[in-house]
Amino acid sequence: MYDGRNIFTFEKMMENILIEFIKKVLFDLYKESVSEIQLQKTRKDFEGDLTLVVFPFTRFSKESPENTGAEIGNKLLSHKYIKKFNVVNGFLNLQIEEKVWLSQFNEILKETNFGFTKTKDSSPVHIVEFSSPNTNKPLHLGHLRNNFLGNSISEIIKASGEKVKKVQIINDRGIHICKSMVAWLDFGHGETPMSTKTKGDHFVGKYYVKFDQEYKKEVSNLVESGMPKKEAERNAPIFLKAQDMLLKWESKDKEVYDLWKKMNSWVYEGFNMTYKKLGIDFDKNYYESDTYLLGKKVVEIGLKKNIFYTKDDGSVWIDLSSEGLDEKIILRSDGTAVYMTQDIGTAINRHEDFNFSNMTYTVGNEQDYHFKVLFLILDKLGFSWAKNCFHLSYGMVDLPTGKMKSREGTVVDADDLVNEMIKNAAILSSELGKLDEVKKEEKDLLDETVALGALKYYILKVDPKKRMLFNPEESIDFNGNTGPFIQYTYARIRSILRKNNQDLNFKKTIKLSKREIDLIKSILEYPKVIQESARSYNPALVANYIYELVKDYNSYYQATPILKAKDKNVISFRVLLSKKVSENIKSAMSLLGIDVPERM
RNA sequence: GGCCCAGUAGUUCAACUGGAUAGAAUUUCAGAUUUCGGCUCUGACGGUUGGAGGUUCGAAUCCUCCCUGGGUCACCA
Repeated sequence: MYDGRNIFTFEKMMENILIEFIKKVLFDLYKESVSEIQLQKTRKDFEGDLTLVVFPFTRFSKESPENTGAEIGNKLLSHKYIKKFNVVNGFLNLQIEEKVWLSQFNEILKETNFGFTKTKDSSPVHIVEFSSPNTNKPLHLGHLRNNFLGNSISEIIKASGEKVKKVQIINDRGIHICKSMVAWLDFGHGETPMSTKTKGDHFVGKYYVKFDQEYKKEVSNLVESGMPKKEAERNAPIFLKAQDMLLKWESKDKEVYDLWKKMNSWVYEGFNMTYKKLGIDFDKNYYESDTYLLGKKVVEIGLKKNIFYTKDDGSVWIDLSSEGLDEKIILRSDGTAVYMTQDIGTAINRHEDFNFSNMTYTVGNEQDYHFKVLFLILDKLGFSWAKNCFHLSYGMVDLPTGKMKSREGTVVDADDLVNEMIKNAAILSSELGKLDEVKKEEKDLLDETVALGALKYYILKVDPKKRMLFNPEESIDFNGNTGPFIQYTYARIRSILRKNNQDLNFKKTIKLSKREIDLIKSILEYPKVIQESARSYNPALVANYIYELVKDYNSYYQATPILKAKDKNVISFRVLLSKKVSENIKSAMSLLGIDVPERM
C-alpha cells in the first residue's frame, strides 16, 4: 500500500540503476533473463557498499560461485558508479565511487525534512487508536507501552506520507465505575481530589480498591455465616449496590448520573496531567457512554443481511464456525450491548467521521481473538474498509518478579514510575555537575526530557510483538543502548555547532574517510527506515536505526577532530556532516516521541 | 483439551524478512584524552539459536513432530 510513491531513497535509486545494468550483464554473459536480483547492503566487516548474491546464477553459469562472481564483477566495472569489487564465498561486493556519496550528501543538505514523505490532500487517512483506559483507576506500566507505541506509530505513519488521526475510546461506563462510586458514597465522607490534594485518577482508583476490600470482607462474613461462596459473591450488599447503581445509570437517574460525571471529570483531569507529561495527545476521544448505543445500528444491518440470527431468548449471534471460529454473541438477551457490539458500532462511526482508508488498533495481544472476529464481522457486513483494519498487537510487560498483578499489588503505576525516573535523572545530572550554571526551571525540564527519553526508548526499542521485561534498575541506566546515550550524542553535536563560527562551504575535491562514507550511508538510509517501520508497524526499527547511527558517530567523533581539523574546507564538511547527523537524530527521536536537549 | 503467540551469549534485546564468521548492550577483565562535552571510545571473555527430523547451493528465519512459557476459548471489557 506504500507503493507508487516517489520516495527519495538512495538505496532504491541506486538499486534501480544497478539492477538494470546487472540484468544486462547477465544476459550478455549467459543469455539468461533474470527477473529477481538480490542486491543488499554489504555487511560491515566486508569491503564494499552493495552486495550481489551470485548463488542463484551458478545454475546457468556452470562455474563456481567465486568464478561467477568475478566474471560478473569484471563486467560491472564498466559502470561509472562502480569503483572496485571483491568476491567472498559467492558474494560479490561492489564498491561505489566516492564522489557518488559526496554528491548524495550535497543533495540531502538541501532537504529540510529529510526522510519524511509529504502528505497531500489526496493522501489516505489513517486512524490510530491507542491508550483507551478505564476510568476507574490510574494508568500503569502496561498503558505506558500502549501509549508510547500508539503515539510513535502514529508519528511514523504520518512521516511515511499518510494523514493520521489519533483516537482513543474511553471506557467510562459499566460496573467497574459504579464500584468506585458506591465506595466513595459509603466511605468518602465527601472528600475530593482537591481537599485531599490527590491526583484525580488516583483518588478514584483508591475507592475502586476500597470497594474490593469491602466486598471481600462482606463475602467472607457471609461465608462464615454459612452461605456458599458463589452465592455470597453474588449477594454481598455492596455488590448489589453497585449493580443497582448501574441500572440507575442506564436509566439516566439524575443523581447517579451527576455523581458519575463528577467522578469521571476527576479522572480525566488526572489523565490529562499524565498525558501532558508523557507528551501524548489525541485528535478525537470517543466515549463508551456515547458509543454503546451504536450496537443497535449494527444489529439492524446484520439482521437485515442475514448475517446475524436471533435466539429464542432474544439474544443476537453470529455463527463463524465456517471460518474455523465459534459462535459469538452480538447483543445480550436483555438488549444491552457487549464489547463486540460496541466495537463494530464505533468502527462504523469512525468511518463516517473520517472516511479513513486504514484503521489501526493498538491493543494488547490478549485480544488477538477479539480483533480477528471483529474484522471478520465487519467484512461480512460488507464494509470494504474492513480489510484495511489492523490490530497492532503487542506483548505484555513483565517485571523481574513476574507478571504484574493488581491483586498482589505488583502493578507499576505510570505516574510513580515517571516521577521516579525524573528523580534519578536529577541525581545523575547533579553528580555530573555540568549544568551548575543552568537555571532551576530549565534543569527541571531537562530532567524530564532525559527521564522520559530513557523510559520511552527502553520500551520502544523492543519489537512490539514480543513480550518484554521491564527491569526498573536497568531502565534508569543511561549507558549503552539507551535514550540518554542518544540524547548525549545529540547535545555534544549541538555544542560543536554552537562553537563553530565560520561559513560552511566545502569543495567537492574533499577526501572522505571510511567512517565518513559510513556515516553518509547511514544518513541516507533514513527514508527507507521510516517506510519500513510504518509498513511493519514497528517503531523498534527506528530505535535501532538511531542507535546504529549514534554509535557510528561517536566512534567518528572520537577518532576525528572536527573544529580542530587542518583546513577550513575540511572543518566545513565535518561540521555539516555532524549537523546532518544531529538532524537525523532529532527527527528520528521525534518519531519515538522523544525530545532531545541542547545540553545535558 | 482446541486455537494463537513466543523460545537466540549469564541477563536484556538485534539480525535488512532465506544469505557470509548469529550482532549490540549489560556484567567481568584489559586499554585510550597535551583535542571539539568521558553519560565517550578501542579490545577480550561469553552461543549446539529449546530439542529432533525435513526442504536447498544456504535455515535463528520455511515445513512436521515433540519440550517449555504465555495468551485465549464468557450474555466481562
